[in-house]
Order: sequence, then structure tokens, then C-alpha cells
Amino acid sequence: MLSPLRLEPAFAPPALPMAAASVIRYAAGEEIFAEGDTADLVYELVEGTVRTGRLLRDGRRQIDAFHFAGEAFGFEAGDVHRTTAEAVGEVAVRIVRRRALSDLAARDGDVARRLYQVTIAGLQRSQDHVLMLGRRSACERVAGLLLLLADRAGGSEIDLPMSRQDMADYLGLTIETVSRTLTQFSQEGLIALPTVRHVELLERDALEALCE
Amino acid sequence: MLSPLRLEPAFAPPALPMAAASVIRYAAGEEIFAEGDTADLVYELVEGTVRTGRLLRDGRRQIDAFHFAGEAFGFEAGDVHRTTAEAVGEVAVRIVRRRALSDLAARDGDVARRLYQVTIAGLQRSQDHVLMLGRRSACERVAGLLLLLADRAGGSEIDLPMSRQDMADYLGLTIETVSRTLTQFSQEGLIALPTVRHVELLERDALEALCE
DNA sequence: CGAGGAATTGAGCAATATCAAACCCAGTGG
DNA sequence: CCACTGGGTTTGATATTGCTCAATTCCTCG
Repeated sequence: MLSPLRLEPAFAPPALPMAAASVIRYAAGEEIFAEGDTADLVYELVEGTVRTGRLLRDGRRQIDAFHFAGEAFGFEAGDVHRTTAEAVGEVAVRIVRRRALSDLAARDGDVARRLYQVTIAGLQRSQDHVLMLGRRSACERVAGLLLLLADRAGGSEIDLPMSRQDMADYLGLTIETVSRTLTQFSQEGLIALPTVRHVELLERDALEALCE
Repeated sequence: MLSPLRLEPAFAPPALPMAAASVIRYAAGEEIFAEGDTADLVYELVEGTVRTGRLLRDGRRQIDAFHFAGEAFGFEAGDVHRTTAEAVGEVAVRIVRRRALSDLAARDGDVARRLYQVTIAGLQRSQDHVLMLGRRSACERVAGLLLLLADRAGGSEIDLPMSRQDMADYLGLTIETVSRTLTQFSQEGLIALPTVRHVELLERDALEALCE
């Protein structure tokens, strides 16, 4: 379901100029780029979690995607970022000049192909997201997110990198509904919630059934 | 807002083998490809409107996108279609072998670049859709769809190619809510609704304000 | 003119949002 | 060591939006 947007090994240090010098760290909550910024850089996430999303004027926020280590983000069709990217917790990113990358892609068909795959995988994730937001109930959405996070954690133990607010803004719900749904799952024995930021999936099948 | 997924002129007849022979017509409601079909063809819409979307087991449907003349659809990361494509009204599509296209892209960097642009534009449309479904009210969603359709009609007169059910399944609403919202807009003087399938935007600014 | 599907309208209901209060905990300073 | 503070989270009560179910109307086509 979740095809990771991995660019490596295309992005491994030797493959790109100035790779070593271009790793930058961000503190929790820091903005990496904002809606409207010129999009002359793309990013590869070395460590941590990043959220990309948009803000409506009245403060409503929608998170488009969470990005995890190894994934790339910040690609745009035009010359301006349409989303804002922020660090969720501590983050290290490798910065790549967009121009350098497109030059490389123009010379090397393999890089071009990988770039295309990354984008189309992002499109498919976004389509899954659309289905989730358009046609699923609060329970189904929360279950879907937990499964997605478990998939990439590679087990049934999840250390949530993000706050309830982040989860809500990804799922198109309120913080209260997310919280209630989690305690409901917990009471039903579907998950254990030893701490606020740690979830254990106890009945994966039941959660998957919610998402069918 | 709506970047059309145009492939022409890359796809103009001379650029592709067997272009003349590969135009196919579909009747209203006909399926062009289905979720799970092998994805060895891609499509360029010559005439009409196509909807792509997915169905949950219990019958809930979510339309990912409407495609209009000149746009391409049917691209997949894997070798299987993840969505179903159906004709909305009468449709003519040009069929292109995926293999032939990727070969062409491998030889011609310009084709590769265009392909990439098409995909990333689709991603951005999907992200707009996510924002719409996650954080907008019924009124805002309907207004958004009307503006999107007006944009591509190039005026304030819209001949709706799709049914209320299609609109609802795109917007993540029910048919009744779409209908009520349209009559509400009509009563408020924002639109005129001379027939069921024809809409005229009277107060474009007010509709845009709903979507800010 | 009649029939059938699509669209509209109405009434009541369920899911989720909103508003408000309580709680939990980590970090801080006494 | 312990009270205090403050942000994030949970819980509760109520409001609201959009859904469901049902009836009616409107077109389109025969």
C-alpha cells in the first residue's frame, strides 16, 4: 500500500555532487520550506519524520503526507512550493539542487526513471489518501493510519513520531475524535496504548478488516 | 489550479506508431479498464470525459479524478491498474502501448520530461483533492468542483458531463447533499441551473471566496 | 401518453465537531 | 524532594453537519 519514495541508491553520496556538505538538521517543528517558497531544492530525508501540508486562511490544516527516512520530498511541477514542510521531531535532510538533479536525469536515463517512479508512487499514496478521506469513517481512518505506520515500522510496535494534532490533520478529523477512537480501540483490545506516543497492534486482522 | 495532463504534442499521431489505428470509442458508462487489470496500455482522451476511481467492498465509491479531452490517464507504478476507468458519456480514446511509450521515453529525453510533468501535475491535482476532502465543507466542495469545471470549460457556462452520483463520489458526499447544495447556490443567486446538466456561474467571486 | 431512471425535497438520525473541563506528565524552581 | 506550571491529551456534554430513508417531481424515451 505504502510505496516508499526512496531515491537511494541514486541519491547515495557518491552519486551526487556535494552530498557530504549538504546534510542539514532541523529541530522539532521547524519549517524546512513553506508554501510559496521558490522550489529550487529537493530533499532526501536522512533521519526523522517530516510532514508536508497546507493551511487554509482560517487555520484549518491538511497534512498531505508524512515522510520517513530514505524518502524524498519537495518535488514540484512549477517553480514554487505548493506545500509547507516541517520537521516532526528532530530531522536530518540531505539537500539536492533541483537543477543538478534534472541535469543528472537528462544525462542518465536510470535516474530519470527512478525520479518518475518516485513521483508516481507519491501519486498512488495520494490516491489512497483521497479514498480514505472521501469514503471512510473516523474508525477506518485511524485504523488505516496505524497500519500504515506499522508497515513502515516493520512490526506491530509503533513509536508515534507525531502529535494527535498531526494525526488529526492528516486524517481530516479533530484531535478529540482521534483521541476517542484510540481509546475505543484500546478498550476493545485492538491496540495497547502504554504511553501516549507508543502503540502496539494487538488485533491486526481486525484493524485490517476495518480498512478492507 | 487544474494543470491538465496533456501529453500532446508528444502524443500527436506522427509521434507514435499505429496512432491512427488505435482510437477506440466507448459508450456511456462503459468500462475502459478495471482495478486489477494488467496495465500494459496507457490512454489519451481524444473526446469526452472519463472518470477513474475505486470501489470499496460495501459499494462505497470514490472517484479520484475526471479526465477531459487532451489528457492522458492509466499510468501506474506497478504492472496492474489500481483504479477503474469508465466513460462518462460518449468517449474516444487513443491507446498507446505502455512499453512503446517507455521505450520512446528512454530514447527521447523530451518525452521523458513530459511524462514526468504529467505525473507530477496529477499528483498536485490529487493533493488539491485531499485538501478538499479533508478540510472543506459540503458547500466548499461543490463550489470547488464547479470552479474546476468552469476553468476547463473556459467560461462561466458549464455543461456537466457527469451525473449527481458522479459528483457526489468525487466530492465524498451523497447525491442528496450535492443536490441540496446546488439548489441552495441557485436560491442564493450564485448560480443558475436552467437544466439539470447545465450550470451558469453568476457570482464567481462568491464561489471562489468559499474556496479561498 | 405512460414508464422508468435521475434528481429533488422532506423528516429524522447518526457521526463527528465544538466547547469546556479535567487529567497527565515532563520540566522547573523552590 | 516536592509543589508548580504548561502543553498535550483525554473525557464529557451539546451542537451541527451531512447521511439515511422515504416520498415526490422531473425528464427522457419509447
